[in-house]
Amino acid sequence: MKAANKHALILSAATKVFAKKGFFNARISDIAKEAKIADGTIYLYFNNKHDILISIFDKELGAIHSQTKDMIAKENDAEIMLRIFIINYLRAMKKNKSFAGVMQLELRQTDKQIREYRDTQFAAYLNMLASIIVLGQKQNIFRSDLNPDIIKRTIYGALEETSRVWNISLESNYSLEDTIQQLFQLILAGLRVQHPVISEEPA
Amino acid sequence: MKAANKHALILSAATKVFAKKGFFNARISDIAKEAKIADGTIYLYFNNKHDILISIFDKELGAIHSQTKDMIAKENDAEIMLRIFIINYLRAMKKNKSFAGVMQLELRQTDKQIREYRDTQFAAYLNMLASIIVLGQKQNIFRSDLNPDIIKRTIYGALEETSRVWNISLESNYSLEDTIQQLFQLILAGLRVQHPVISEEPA
Amino acid sequence: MKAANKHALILSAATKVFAKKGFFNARISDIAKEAKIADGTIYLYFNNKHDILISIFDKELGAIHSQTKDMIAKENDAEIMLRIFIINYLRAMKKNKSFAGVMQLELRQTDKQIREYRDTQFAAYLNMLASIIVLGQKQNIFRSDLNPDIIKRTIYGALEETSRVWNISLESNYSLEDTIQQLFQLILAGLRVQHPVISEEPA
Amino acid sequence: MKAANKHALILSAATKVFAKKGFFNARISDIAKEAKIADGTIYLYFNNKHDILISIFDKELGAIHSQTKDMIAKENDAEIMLRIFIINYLRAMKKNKSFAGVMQLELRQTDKQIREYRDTQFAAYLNMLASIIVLGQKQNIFRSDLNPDIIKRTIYGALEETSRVWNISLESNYSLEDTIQQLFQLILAGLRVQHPVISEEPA
DNA sequence: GATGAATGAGTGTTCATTCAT
DNA sequence: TATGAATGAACACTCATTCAT
Repeated sequence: MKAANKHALILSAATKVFAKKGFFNARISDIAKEAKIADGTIYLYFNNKHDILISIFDKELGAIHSQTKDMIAKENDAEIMLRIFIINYLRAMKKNKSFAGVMQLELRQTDKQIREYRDTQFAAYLNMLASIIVLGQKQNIFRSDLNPDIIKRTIYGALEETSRVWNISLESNYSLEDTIQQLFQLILAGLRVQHPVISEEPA
Repeated sequence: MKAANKHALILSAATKVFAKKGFFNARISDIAKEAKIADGTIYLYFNNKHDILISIFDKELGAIHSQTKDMIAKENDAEIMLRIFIINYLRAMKKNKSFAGVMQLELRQTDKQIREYRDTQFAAYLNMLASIIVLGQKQNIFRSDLNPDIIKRTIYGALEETSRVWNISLESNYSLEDTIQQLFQLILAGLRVQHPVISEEPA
Repeated sequence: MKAANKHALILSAATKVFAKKGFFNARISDIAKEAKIADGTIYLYFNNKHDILISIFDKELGAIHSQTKDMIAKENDAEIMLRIFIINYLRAMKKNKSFAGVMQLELRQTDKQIREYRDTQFAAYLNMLASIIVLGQKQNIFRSDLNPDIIKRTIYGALEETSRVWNISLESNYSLEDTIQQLFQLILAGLRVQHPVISEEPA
Repeated sequence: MKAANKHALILSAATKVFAKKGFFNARISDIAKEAKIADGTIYLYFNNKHDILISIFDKELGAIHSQTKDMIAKENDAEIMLRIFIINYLRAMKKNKSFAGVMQLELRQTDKQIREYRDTQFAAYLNMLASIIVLGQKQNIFRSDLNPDIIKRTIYGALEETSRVWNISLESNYSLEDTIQQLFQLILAGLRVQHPVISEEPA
C-alpha cells in the first residue's frame, strides 16, 4: 500500500507489524523501522501505541463500513444486501490480510480503549447485518423465528473464522469464490423461509 | 471453583485473571494475589507465564475434547454427533466463561508456543468437526458439495462468536437452549442434503 | 573426602560447589544436592551462605596454618622454615584443589565478612612468612635490605599463582616437585645474602 | 577521570563500582547513579552486565598490553624488557586502582565469558612474559633450567599480589619505586645465570 | 533432627515516551 | 517537522531463608 502521507505510512507499517507480532509484542521501534522513520516521529502523528491501533480500525473498518453501507442503500432485496455484506467483508479481508489479522486478534482485547471502539464503531458495523436480517424477515424472505442478534453473531463468526484461515492456514487455500459459495450454502439455506427445520432435541 | 491442589488453584486463578485482563496485561502478581499465594510459589508449579497459559488450554480444552470424543464414539448418526459437538462446546463455554474468554482471545496470539499448541491440540479438536461432516456426507445426510475444511471453520466461527457474546454482551442474554436452537436452524438447514441452494451470483 | 558428620559433609559439598561455580553462582540447593540432604538442613548447621564460606576457610586454612606453625616451631634455620611454609602450602593446594579454587577466588571478595576474615585469620597465616624472613635477616641468611612485608606478599603471590595454574591450566601440568624446585630457584636466590643485586635503573 | 563519551563514562563508573562492591554485589543502578545517568542508558551502550565487565578488561588491559608491546619491541636486552613489563604493569595498577581491584578479583571468576576472555586476551598478555624469559635464556642472561611457563606465573603472581596490597593494605604503603626495587631483588637475582642455586631437599 | 514447600524481597532488562537539537 | 539519545517505571523470575510437619 502506497502511503499518501506520513500518517498513512505509519498506519500501514503498524498494520504489518501488528499482524506479524501482535499488538503487545510489537515495538514502536519495529513500526518506525518498517516505516523507515525515527521512533519519535510516530508521536507527532499519534498519541500513543493504542492510538495507532484504534486509528487502524477507524481507517480500515470505517472504509469497509461506509462502502458496504453505500452499496446496500442502493438495493431493496435483503438477500442481495446480505450477499453484498458478506462479499465486501471477505474481499476486504482477502485484500488486506495484515488488517484482517490485526482485527481478528486485537479487537478482542479487553483493553479499555479497544472495548470502547468495539462497542461503538464495530457494533454499528455489525448491526447492519442485524438490520438486513430484520428487513428480510419483514420481506418474508427470512424465517421470522430467527433472532437477528443471535444470527448476526453466527454469521459474523462464520465470516471471521473463514477469513482467518486465509492468514494462518496450513490447510490448502480455497479460492474466494469457492469459499463464498460454500458460505452461502449454509447461511442462506438456513435463513430462507421455505426450509423446514428440525426441532427434536437429543436425549 | 475449589482447587484440588495448588497446581489447579493457580490455573483457576490464572484463568480468571487472563480472562479479565488478557495475557499480556495480566501480572504474575495478579495471579498470585488471586490465588492467595506468593509470587514465587507459581514458579514451583510452572516454568513461566506462557506455561500457565498453555496449561490452561491443555486442561480445559483437553477435557472438552476427550468428553466430546467419548460421547461421539457411542453414536452412529452424523447429525447427532454434530449436535453433541455443538452442545458440548457451548455448555463448556457457558459453564466456564473465564476459560471461554481466554480461549477466544489468546489462542489467536501469534506467539510461537501458542501457535504450536493451536496447530496440534486445537487442530485435532476441530478436526472432529470435519470428520463428522465427512461421515454425514458418506451417510448421505449432508450435502456432498460442501468442503469439510471450510465448513468446519464456518461452524466453529459461528459457535465461537455465539459463545463470545455471553462474555461481553451488552445485548440481552439469550438462554443456552434458545441459542442452540437458533444455531441449528442455520447450520443443519445448510448442511442437509435435501435443500436446494441458490447459485446465481450478484452482478 | 568422607565426612565425619553432617557439618563436615556440608562443608565438603560446599567447597566443591563453590570451586566449580563460584560463591555467587552457587545455589544453596546445589550444595544440598551435592551433599544429598535437604536445603533446610543446611540451616541447622550454618547461619547463612556466607557462614559456610567462612567455615570453609576456618577449617582448611586453619589446618594448614596450625600444621605449618607446628612444623616450623621445631626448626631453627629460616631457610628450612621457608621451605616448610612453601611445601606445606603447595601440598595442601595440590591435595584439595577445590579449596584452592575457593580460596584464590573468594578470599578476594570485598564482602564485609570475608574482608574481616582475611584481615585477621589469613593475615596471621601470612605473617608467619614475614616472621621467617625477619628471622632469616637476623640470622644473616637473608639480605637485610629487603622489606619483609613486601617480600611476604611477593612470595605469597608467586605461590598462589603457581598453585592456581593447577586448577585451570590449559598449559601442561608440571609435577609438584618440579614446580617447587623452580620456585626455590627464584625465591632463595633472591633472598640469600651473598648474592649481589643490580641497582642501575633503565633510562 | 574525564569521560570522552558516554561509553567511556559508563566504563569508568562501572570500574569504580565493581572495585568497591565486586561484580556480583554491584547493581546496574549503582553504576547508573555513579555515572549520573538513567539505568536504561547503560543498555544503549552495553548488552548486559557481563558485557560491561568484559569491556573494562578489553579497554584497560588492552591499553597496557599494546603499550608494553610497543616499548618492548624497541629493546634488545631481555632484562630491560622484563623491567619494562614489570614497571608498566605496576604503574598501570597504581594509577588505576579501581581497575586493579576489578582485574584481580573478577578475572578469576569461573563464569564462562570471563574464562573465555582470560584464556585468550589475558593469556596473550602473560605470554609476553614467557617470551621475554625465553629470549633471556637464548641470550644466556637467564638460567636455562627455568621453565618459562612456571616462571611467568611466578612473576605475575608476585606482581599481582604486590599491587593488590596497594588497594587493601592496612600495612604501611610503600612507594612504587621502593616496591619495584624490592621485586627486582627477588626476580632478577633468581633469573640471572651466574647465581648458583641450592638443590638439596629437606627430609 | 530433617524435610522441602512456601515465601517475598530484590534486580537485570525492556521499551513506550519525551525532548533537546 | 524530524530525529534518536535518554529516561525510568514496570515486571518476570530467582533464590536465600523460614517453618509447619
